[in-house]
Amino acid sequence: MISKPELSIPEPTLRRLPRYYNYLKELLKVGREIVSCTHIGKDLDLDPPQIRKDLAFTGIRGVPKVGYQVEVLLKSIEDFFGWNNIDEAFLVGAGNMGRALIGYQGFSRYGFKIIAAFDNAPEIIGQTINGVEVLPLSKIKSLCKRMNVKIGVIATPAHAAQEVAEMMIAGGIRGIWNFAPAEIRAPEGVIVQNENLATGLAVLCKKLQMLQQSGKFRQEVEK
Amino acid sequence: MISKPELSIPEPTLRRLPRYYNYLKELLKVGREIVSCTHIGKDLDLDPPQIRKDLAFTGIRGVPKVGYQVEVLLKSIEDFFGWNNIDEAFLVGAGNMGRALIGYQGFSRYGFKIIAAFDNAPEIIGQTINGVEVLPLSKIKSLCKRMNVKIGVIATPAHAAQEVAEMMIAGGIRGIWNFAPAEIRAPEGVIVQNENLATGLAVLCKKLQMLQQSGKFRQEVEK
DNA sequence: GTGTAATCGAGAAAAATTTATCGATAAAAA
DNA sequence: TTTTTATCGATAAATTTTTCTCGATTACAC
Repeated sequence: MISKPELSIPEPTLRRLPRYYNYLKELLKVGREIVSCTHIGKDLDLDPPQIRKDLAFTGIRGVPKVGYQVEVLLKSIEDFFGWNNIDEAFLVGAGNMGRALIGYQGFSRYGFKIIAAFDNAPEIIGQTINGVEVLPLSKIKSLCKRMNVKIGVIATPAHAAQEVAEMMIAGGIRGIWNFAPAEIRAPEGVIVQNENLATGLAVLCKKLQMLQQSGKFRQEVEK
Repeated sequence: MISKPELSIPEPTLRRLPRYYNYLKELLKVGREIVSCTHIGKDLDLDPPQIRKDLAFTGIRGVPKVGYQVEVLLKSIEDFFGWNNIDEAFLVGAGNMGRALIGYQGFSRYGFKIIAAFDNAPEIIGQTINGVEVLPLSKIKSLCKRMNVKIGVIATPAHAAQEVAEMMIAGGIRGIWNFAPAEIRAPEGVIVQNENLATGLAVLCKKLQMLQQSGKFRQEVEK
C-alpha cells in the first residue's frame, strides 16, 4: 500500500491554487499590490483560514495587519507548480477538442506548450493548426524519445484512448492529460489526469435541478 | 446560513457519477450485461463500498451475489441527472474555446445542446459553426427570454466574463458554465460552475514533479 | 436440499478536510 | 507612546468523506 505518488498536499488545495493564481493575476492588472486573505475570501467566497493554509503550502508567509504582496504571491505559486520553465507536450487527436486545445492561448501562462499534434486521418496529417503541425500517429513513439517529451495530451474518441496511451508510454511519456471519455490504464510511474467535461456539466445541471425543485417546493408551501 | 442550494449529495459523489456512466457505456458496448461493484472498483481503482454508496444516491438497488444490470444502472444515472430531456444552452465567445465546445459531439450524451452562439467581433457574426449560428452579443438578452433558455456557456477572455454573465442573468439564465479564467459574481439563485482547464493541468504537473523528485531521491539513496 | 462463496446494504470507524478559536504581530490612530 | 484594529499562524473542533465491518441475501455447486 505504498504505491501511489504520495501527494502530501491535499488535492482540494491543489485545485484551489490555480484559482487564486488567476484571481491574483486580475488583481495585478487592476494595480493592486497587497491583498489579505479576508479580501480574497470575500471575492472567491472562501474562508480566510483555508486560504491561508492553501497559500502556506507554496511556502509563503503573510504579514499580520497587512496581508500578502500580490506579486510575491504569484511568484510563489508559479514556483510551486514549476510554471517558470516550459513543459512541452504532444497531442493526439486533431478533432474538435484537439484543435481547441492547440489553439487555446491560455496555457502559456502555466508553462505549458503543445509542440506537435498526431492523428491517423490522412486528410488531417500535414495540416498546420495554429502553427502546430499534424504528424502521422505512427511517428509518435520515436519522436517522444528523440525530443524527450514527457507529457501527452489525448483528445481522441474513447475507443482509441487506451491504445494511444500505450504508444505514448512506450515513447517515454510520464504524464497523460486525458480528454477522451474513457478510463486509461497505465503502469505505476505514469500519471493519468482525466479531464471529463461532462463532470462539470453534470454538477451544474444537478444543482440547477435541485434549485428549481426547492423553488417549486417553496412556492407550493407558500400557497 | 440557509442560503446555499443545499446539495445533500456529496459533491465528490456527483463528480464520480459521470465517470461511472462513461465506464458503463463502454461496458455495454463490449456486451456486458451485469456488473458488480467489485468489478467496477478494479477497473476504476475505487473501493466497492464507495461505489455502492454513490450508486445508491441515484436510487438503484443491487442484487447480492450478482451486482447491477448495466442498462438499468445507466438509466438510473440518466434519470438522476435528467439527461433524458435536452437542456438547450447559449454560448458566448466564438473563439477557439467556444468553437471547440460548439463542435464537441460528446455533449449530446448528457442531454446538453448549444443552440446558438454570440460574439462581438463583426467578422465572426453571421458565421455558422457546426450548424450553430453566431449572433451579435447585443441580442442575447432578448433571445434568452424569447426562447426561454436557462443555461449559458461563457468562453470569452477573462475581462469580458463578468459583463457577459450579467447580460445572461438579465435574460433569465439560471446556470452559467464558465470557461473564462475569471471569477464570476452572480446573485443568489444563479448557479455558476467554473471550468478551469488549468486546474487539471496543475494537478498533473505537480504530481509529475513530485514523482520525479521522489524518483531522484530514491536513486540518490540507492547510491 | 444443504453448504459455500460472492455481493449487497447499513451502520460504525477512520481519515481527510473544512471551519472556528486564540494568542501574537504589525500598522494606524489617539 | 499607548491603544486599537486588522490580520496572521497555529492549534483545536466540527464536518465531511472515505474506508471498514458485519449480517443478510442470492446463486451455484455438491
